[in-house]
Amino acid sequence: MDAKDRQIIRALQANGRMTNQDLAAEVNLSPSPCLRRLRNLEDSGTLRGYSAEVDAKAYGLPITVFVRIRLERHNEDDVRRFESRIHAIDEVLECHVLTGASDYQLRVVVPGLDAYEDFIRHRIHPIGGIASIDTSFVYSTVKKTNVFPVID
Amino acid sequence: MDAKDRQIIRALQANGRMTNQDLAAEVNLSPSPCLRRLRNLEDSGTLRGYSAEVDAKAYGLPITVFVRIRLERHNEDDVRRFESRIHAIDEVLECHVLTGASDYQLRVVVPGLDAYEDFIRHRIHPIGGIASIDTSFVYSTVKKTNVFPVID
DNA sequence: CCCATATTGGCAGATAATGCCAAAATTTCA
DNA sequence: TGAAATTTTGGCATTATCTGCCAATATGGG
Repeated sequence: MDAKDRQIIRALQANGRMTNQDLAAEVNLSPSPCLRRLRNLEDSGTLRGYSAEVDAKAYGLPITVFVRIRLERHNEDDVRRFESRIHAIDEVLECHVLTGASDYQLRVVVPGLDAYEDFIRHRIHPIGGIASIDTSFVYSTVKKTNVFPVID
Repeated sequence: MDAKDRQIIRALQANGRMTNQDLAAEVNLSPSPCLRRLRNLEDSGTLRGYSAEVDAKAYGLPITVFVRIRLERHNEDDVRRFESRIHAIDEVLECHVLTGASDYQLRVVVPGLDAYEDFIRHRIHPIGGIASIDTSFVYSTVKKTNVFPVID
């Protein structure tokens, strides 16, 4: 992982579908070594994959919610149970374990407020062992980038 | 936006760099109409772009933080000032306006705890007009997907 | 049931990816 | 410092993919 690899990474974070030729031009390499570096980053797991960025509203999911959840008990069984149940819920796009007052933060997308109520009542509460749920709806997004800052 | 378009979107959320031929095969179309639908989704802004998913730790940014910030005043000038300053900070990958106790939630990546202290002291505090800052470090990530749930 | 419109599939020329080999650059060790 | 060993690079030829055009098929309205 040198500066050139990080340059390749940032270029692909900005445009994940750019051709290898364009990528090579952007990082001042010829296509062959550029492609070899790219494959190395993929094979090593540094580059986990590629994804389309989609307008959730246009797709039909206008509501994004950050949900913070604290569990009543933190024994291994309850934690594993909660996490495996979370995994199975399609509306949950992200779930992180956090420091601070809450245990988990989820990012959830739903078609409407009624669907969010359904989600909490029929997907989250039935898991059991939940001490508290704190809901924050996203009004708007001020900034969203996938490109990491330059380091070194 | 029909079921086929949503199928295309989900396929590209799962693998943003798949070839048009593979995409066409996955959604049961031949390459030409598939490409035409794809371009329409891009041109309409539904497909905003494509991005590489990167292991932040392998890149050199092992610390991810969610920061919740409340402003002292909410007049137009202070809000615009805050948001434009946030835009210019490379470590801030996301900034959302939220309902609930806080005004903003940021996702920030840094190389270490010292860099986070620097970020708060030299990037956030100097903006001024900040009532409170609540920091939650990400211990681990239980789930992370880009693929939207199937709807309709 | 038929017509107008939208969508699809196949084909051909242009563009891009990929594996191989020699040349250049970098590192290692005396 | 200098020379060998290793790594990385660039160019080329083959293979695969993209993309624009046209006829054929499917869809929806009267």
